[in-house]
Amino acid sequence: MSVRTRFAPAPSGSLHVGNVRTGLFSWAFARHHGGEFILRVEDTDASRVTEQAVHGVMESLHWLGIEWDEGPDVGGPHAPYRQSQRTAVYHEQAERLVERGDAYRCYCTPEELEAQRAAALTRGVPSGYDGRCRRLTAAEQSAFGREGRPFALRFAMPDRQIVFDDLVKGEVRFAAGSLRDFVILRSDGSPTFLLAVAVDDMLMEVTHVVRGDDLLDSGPRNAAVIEALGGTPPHYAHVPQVLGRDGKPLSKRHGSTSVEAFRERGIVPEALMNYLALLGWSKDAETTFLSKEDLIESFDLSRVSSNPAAFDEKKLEWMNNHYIQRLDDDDLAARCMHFFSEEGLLPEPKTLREAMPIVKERMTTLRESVGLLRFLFTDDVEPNERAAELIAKAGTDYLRSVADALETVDPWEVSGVTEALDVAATAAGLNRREGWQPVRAAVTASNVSPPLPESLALLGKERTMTRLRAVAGQ
RNA sequence: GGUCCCAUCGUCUAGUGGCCCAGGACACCACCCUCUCAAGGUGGAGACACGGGUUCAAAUCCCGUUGGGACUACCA
Repeated sequence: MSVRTRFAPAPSGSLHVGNVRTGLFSWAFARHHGGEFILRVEDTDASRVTEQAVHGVMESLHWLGIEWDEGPDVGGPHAPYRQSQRTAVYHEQAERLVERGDAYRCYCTPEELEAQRAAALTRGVPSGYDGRCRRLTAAEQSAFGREGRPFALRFAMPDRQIVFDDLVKGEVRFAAGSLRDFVILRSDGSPTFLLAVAVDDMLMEVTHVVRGDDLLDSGPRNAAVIEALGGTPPHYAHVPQVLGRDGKPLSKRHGSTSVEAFRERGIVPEALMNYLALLGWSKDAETTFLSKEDLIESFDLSRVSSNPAAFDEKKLEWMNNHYIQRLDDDDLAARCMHFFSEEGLLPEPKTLREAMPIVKERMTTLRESVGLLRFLFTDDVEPNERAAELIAKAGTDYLRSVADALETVDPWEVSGVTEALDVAATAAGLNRREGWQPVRAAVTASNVSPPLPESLALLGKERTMTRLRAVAGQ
């Protein structure tokens, strides 16, 4: 039987990197085994889900390079793939559970439940539903029924020790009674996550469930429901959570951690995928760089770490720079274009592409290309503070001499520009650092820029001369 | 409180009883290269949470402690 895995995000907000990391593992595992990967939208709590959020999740996945074989947009043999559209299926299966005696009506009101919880807590006994409605006599049942008292449907957990075998955690044992009877159908008739997930995984023939270990306790519950329904539970792999810098599980309060936010910062998808793959998994002791194909080829659930991993932005940025350096100039320029237009700049594509070689090792994100190359695409250049100091210190006489030297350069190429720059500096008794920095400041308006001769060559003779003469007071 | 999970450099990790007075990567420090900033090169500092066992031998196995985390909902 071929491997079938799924990724089932609850699109209540944006897809954050902790979630996609789990999705990535699930996807990589399926691809490694030549199996299918399913995208399923977990929206039993429909109130929190918007169309836009669902769309956003798919966008993020596409951008990262994770593609699915079955899902809400592409359909598939087990459609629909949105839980909110599958309520009839859940009711049908819930009914079967009742018939088999594996689910029962619970007439406890929220107030009663709350009181039971409070009482259990003060007495120091285990909290959680005590299963009292499971023991209701037929007479009591019909009495409640006649009252018209609302009821929820609870699943009756088998009353025995449960041994749960997890692909990442190993064997996990739960003593009899420690896993309480849980609600599968609310009193308003809506299904809960615990029912929906089990039913879907069974019906969609999922063979391996890869998800966060915050759901480890749901594993045996999901499996019990599937078994009660006569199905064979999938294998489960509960992977550890991704933590923030502070060691707490990653969440909104850690700032912009959504896939979309990284994209907007100029992180390239290759880098994010590579970084995420190594968060909680490793190929071996040495491997740091993995392409999508490498990942598929070598991914293995057995090498997923069992302890939680903290997200390290610095390492992501370092890796991003690594990938940027290796992108070809056309590709890189095309990717940077978006960030320029966002700042109201409209670079000439050819010039932008020609500038890539001198900035690629200098940017850790695509967005940084804008700051590095702004001087090329606008003549509205006001020297920053450090640049102004450099210009003032050098004096107009020196800058004028540089302008004069550059005036004779023909053709306007890197070698000729370098030579002229050196001639002017030497004549003034300055070394390169002393002689070039003021020129950099005058032309790029900054004390930091890509290599100077290359920058001037790209800018062109006319614009270079104009800026120098302006600053030199001519 | 109860149940469950987790514990190697600051961070991600290698390590499945001897190859480890613990290897790699990011970050950090120093030096080299150098027109600024980067990139690159070389070198350095830096960890087996603690306490008991088991064993000829333990980062690796067992128990306990401590510390994190999840669950304990008619949330997912």
